[in-house]
Amino acid sequence: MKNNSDISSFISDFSTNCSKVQIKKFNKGETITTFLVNRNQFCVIISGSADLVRYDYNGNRIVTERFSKNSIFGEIFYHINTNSEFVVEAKEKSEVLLFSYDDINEKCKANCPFHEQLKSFFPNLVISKITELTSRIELLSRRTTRDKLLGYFNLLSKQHGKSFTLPFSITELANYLVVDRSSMTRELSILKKDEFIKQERNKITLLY
Amino acid sequence: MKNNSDISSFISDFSTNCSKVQIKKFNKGETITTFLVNRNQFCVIISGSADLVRYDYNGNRIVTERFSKNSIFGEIFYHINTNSEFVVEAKEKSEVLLFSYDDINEKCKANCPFHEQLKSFFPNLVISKITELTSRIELLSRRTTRDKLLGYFNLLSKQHGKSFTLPFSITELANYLVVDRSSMTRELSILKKDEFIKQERNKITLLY
DNA sequence: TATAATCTGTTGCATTTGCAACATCCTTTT
DNA sequence: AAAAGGATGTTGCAAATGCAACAGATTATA
Repeated sequence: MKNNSDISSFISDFSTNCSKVQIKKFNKGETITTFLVNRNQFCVIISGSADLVRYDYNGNRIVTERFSKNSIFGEIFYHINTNSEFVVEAKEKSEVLLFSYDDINEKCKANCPFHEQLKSFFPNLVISKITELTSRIELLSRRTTRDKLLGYFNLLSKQHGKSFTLPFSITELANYLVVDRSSMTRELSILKKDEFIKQERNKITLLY
Repeated sequence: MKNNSDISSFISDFSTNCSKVQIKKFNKGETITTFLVNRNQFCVIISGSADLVRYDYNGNRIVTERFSKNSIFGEIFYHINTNSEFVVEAKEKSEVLLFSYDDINEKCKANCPFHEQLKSFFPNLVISKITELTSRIELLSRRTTRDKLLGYFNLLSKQHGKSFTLPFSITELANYLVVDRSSMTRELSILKKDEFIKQERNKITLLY
């Protein structure tokens, strides 16, 4: 039985002579792509990780989203907006599958093995993307910084137990939860004082 | 050439003797489904519309999301959380396709016409869902109520021009943007006073 | 190793938002 | 047509958050 949730398992299988697809390697810090025009671009991380970065009017770098193995991203998922600029940057040495999405069922030629394989992986990739986005909306829908933090910690503790390391730095976490960094740190201090959590940098232990 | 973005166009085509699928009709106000346990439920609206509703601790009814023709929803997209209760309610007479999702490629029997058809619609349905969720996150990421409102109005004006009717009531819009209703009305009043918009109930005209 | 740059935590203060209460308007029901 | 229930708009006030500035810790770079 084939595992259809890890795309890296089949990358070596198919010949890369599909005309619509590229597999590229990136070093840390390199730009994987930008969201500027509509090329129906669709990307999947095969190995490594990347950040979706925006630069605000002051030139501050803001990490909006983080992608890791099997994450999908691309212009195709965005309503491109001229007054916002998105850049996807490799966070480490990474391998990325890039292709132009028209219809997953539309093949470049009669028997392209890439398209066959992608068709089998596509459903799981998109469904976990939707689940992820839904969770994020659920978090952003909370009124207070405290509720956002505890909600996010709960999600992580389901995966990793009471003690875990955040996938973000404190600064990045504030961006992810869309709250002011210093206010968030203030709230973390209160949670520590009230013995709800232990925290040091991005290491968290839940005490409840 | 087949249009793969409107699922209602093929509903009459296939025989409904697929063991995994149901097509149900609902009257206004009826409960289509709840998100309580994990049955991998996946739903598509064929006609009509529905609200994703939550009831807070005071029993207040809060519309969190709105689904219309070709919208997908279901437990499968949620990390079910015991302290939150979701109900999907028909907003009008509606037809809904419900099935248990295992793998879109897994057929109930050798040549089930439903699975063949669904496979062809699935990609467009999920991609527009992702785009929608991404836009919502983009809105919720804005710091001020004013920016959320203007951001949302911009999205709508791309589709409908400078004058449009919101798909929500004012109360529902506040829930959608996750702001306090009275604060939002206050902000709308300021936008009107400053002649950025005209507004009466859920009819908006942008003046810029 | 020294220096620079970035990240983290703290605090005071201004602004925004949420909450509550109320009046008015609109819609639905009887 | 009257009454009831719900939605909308307004406002005062309290609470939460953003902003700014700074000090100390950590990491990256020369």
